[in-house]
Amino acid sequence: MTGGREPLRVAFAGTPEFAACALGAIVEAGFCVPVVLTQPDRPAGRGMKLTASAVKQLAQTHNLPVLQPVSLRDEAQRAATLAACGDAPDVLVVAAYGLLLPQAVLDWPRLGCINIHASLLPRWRGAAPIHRAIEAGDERTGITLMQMDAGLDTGAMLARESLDIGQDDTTATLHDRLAALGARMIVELLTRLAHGETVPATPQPADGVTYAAKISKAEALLDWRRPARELHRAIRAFTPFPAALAHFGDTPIKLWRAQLCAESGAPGTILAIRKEGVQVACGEGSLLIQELQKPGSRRLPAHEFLAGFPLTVGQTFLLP
RNA sequence: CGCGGGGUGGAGCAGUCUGGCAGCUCGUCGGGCUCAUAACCCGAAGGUCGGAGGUUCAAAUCCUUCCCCCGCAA
Repeated sequence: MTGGREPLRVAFAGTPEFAACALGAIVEAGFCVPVVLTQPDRPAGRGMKLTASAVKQLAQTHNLPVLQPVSLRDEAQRAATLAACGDAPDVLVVAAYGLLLPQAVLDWPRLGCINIHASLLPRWRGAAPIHRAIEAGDERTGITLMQMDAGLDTGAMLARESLDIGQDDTTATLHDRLAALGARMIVELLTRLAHGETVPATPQPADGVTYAAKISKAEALLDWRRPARELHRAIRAFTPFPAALAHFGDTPIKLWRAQLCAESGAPGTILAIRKEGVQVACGEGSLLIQELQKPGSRRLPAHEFLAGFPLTVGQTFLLP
């Protein structure tokens, strides 16, 4: 960006908040963003109104051109999309875009495509790396920047930084920290590229590969026969989506926050009611449920929840 | 017009269908008791029942309309 050199042209592809965070940092850092790709508007929210993605909304506030192809595998759409972009950018940054990029797109920018992935690759390739890291009880996770290739999150690594996963981290809190980390890292990498630096790419290790499958709603239903520590991780992994679920009689109840306790009993049984929460027996140990939500209502601290939904010691949550 | 729940003292809720003294759990304040795991007992304060209009002897409740909130769904 000095000496008459053109500023680095950084195209961007991404959809949710995680990606918008990175785009925001890239724009903030002063890079030229000739085009932003994001998923088409989808019905969302109350009333199922068509809603623009977080990335699109941010792009619009910065008056960046936005393209929303339904697919890039489709020859005609791909051609049309690339044509609409004009000159090829120097690099395409991809973050949680949600569309597979065919080789023609990977080869399109001079410096190829760089992906921001929320795990320490090759662990947790795929769709839900943050959820899966918490659910599995990982003590660390992080961000990997990689040079994209045709595989699913198999590209050579350009940068990698890790974060500790705290005992109280949820997918929500970890997501925010990872998004911030990814934003910082991509700006650092782009800055080096802008200075003409060649950044070495390290192939991913062959060992330690795992895949982070999408979270299904069925997984959210807790089985009280499992050890408390596993359920505790599940509750944190499923916050804020889709939220851990338990049934009390006919009533589905979402569990938002819990603490591990030592006492045990018949799985699903309420062992104690305390000011801080409802203690429920699990396979091993028990959980003190601190925040709950019944249908049609909001999530409430245990003592407020109990004022309108009395529970007593000895009652049980259903086993699936 | 995607489906659904809701607005009642500071918090969470019941009451609305079938109109008839505004109630429950909690919190707060005062007093008592006591070392029992949501401590307990007694007492008190605190509400134009989201707004407007209508029906009625009488409306939280029925009718009309407006405002606001939330869940599902992604």
